[in-house]
Amino acid sequence: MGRNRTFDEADVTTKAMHAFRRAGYAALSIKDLEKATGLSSGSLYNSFGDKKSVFRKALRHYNETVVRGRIARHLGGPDPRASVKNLFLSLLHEPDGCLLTNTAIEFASDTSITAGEVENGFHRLEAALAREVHRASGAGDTAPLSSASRRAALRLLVFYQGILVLLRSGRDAGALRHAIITEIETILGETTNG
Amino acid sequence: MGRNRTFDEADVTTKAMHAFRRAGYAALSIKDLEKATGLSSGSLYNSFGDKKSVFRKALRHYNETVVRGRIARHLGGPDPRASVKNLFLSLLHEPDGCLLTNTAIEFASDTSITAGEVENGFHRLEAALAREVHRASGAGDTAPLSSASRRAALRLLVFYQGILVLLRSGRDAGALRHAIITEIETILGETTNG
DNA sequence: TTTATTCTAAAACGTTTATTTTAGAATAAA
DNA sequence: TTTATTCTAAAATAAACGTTTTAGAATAAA
Repeated sequence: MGRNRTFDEADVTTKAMHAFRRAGYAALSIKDLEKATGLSSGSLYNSFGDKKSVFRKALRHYNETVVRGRIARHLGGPDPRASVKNLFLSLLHEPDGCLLTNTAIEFASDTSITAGEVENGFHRLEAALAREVHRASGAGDTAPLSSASRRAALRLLVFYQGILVLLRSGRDAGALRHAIITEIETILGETTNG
Repeated sequence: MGRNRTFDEADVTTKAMHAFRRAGYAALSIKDLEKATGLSSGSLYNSFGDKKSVFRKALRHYNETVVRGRIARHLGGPDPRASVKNLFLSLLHEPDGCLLTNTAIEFASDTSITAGEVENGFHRLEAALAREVHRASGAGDTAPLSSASRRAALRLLVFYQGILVLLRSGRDAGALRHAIITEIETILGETTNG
């Protein structure tokens, strides 16, 4: 039939994703994308469509791999408080920040590009956090999520996004580390004792 | 000597500031700036320099007027807890978010444009919050800021930035309102009782 | 071998960008 | 009135942008 694809689409998407995460959408040119992915613009346009489509695919990929993987790696351990703490502390070693955070700021509520994928990722994080808060409260696995757990999870998500903003602004990780530990012990302690 | 300036520079800077806050730096063209300020590009370049200079001036202006004004309007009241609460709740009525937050994300640690003005604004907010935490703890005006107050202020700043991210992503203000109240009562209550 | 597909590299396209320049009207002081 | 400054509107410029096209090499199946 003809020549086969020589590149792995998931690999190219991953590379584009990291490039967008570092630079943002507007500041990353097609030339930059060529360098980041190793593909020529011809191949990029042929297999992905236009720049917006590459970004959309990268954003969805971010949710399915990075967000999902981060939740799977850190949450669900025996000690829910330690799980949440590990999740937050792992942010300190991500110098490029979070694609969801950066996209939320860059595109505000313009859904023509993000297609609800930012809210998607935020909700995924929030739901995972709510489960941990629920576990930390000593409730059984079958018990429905209390509204208190949901409210605590929202506070955690807000704090999570704030950490990413301050990190991006160059704030020292050491001070943030302390803030994270205190905040999580506060929020998860409340639910446990109250 | 010649014709006088017919526009007010502070007024033009304010208009540019709001435009940048809405769209960001890259997404706001000179044509957009002409429309937003009412000035022709000729006058803009003649009196401000290039686009970066307009942005730098707008960013500094944001710190000197919006951040400063917000602190002055809400903080320093008789009840420090109510003051901080009012400051945070006022964010819910700012649909364009915060220029500091947006700039921190768009330019990361690239100081060639921001010139430390983002950190400046963050520190201004943080210091003002620390003073309120200090007051809420019942300490006298002459007592030095405790490190506990400073740590609480950082947690508040993180939460503040997170609120702005979620608002920008289209999150419902009602749920955030509840999160704000709970968070502030938690952080400022701790200091009071502990 | 032929045919079809995928790649790269480069050229070409039209648009948009930031910026400078020009020409001319308005206005202020000498 | 002359001179100098500030404005607007428009033209001009050069670079960068996203996107398409071209030409040719590589490769796979018919």
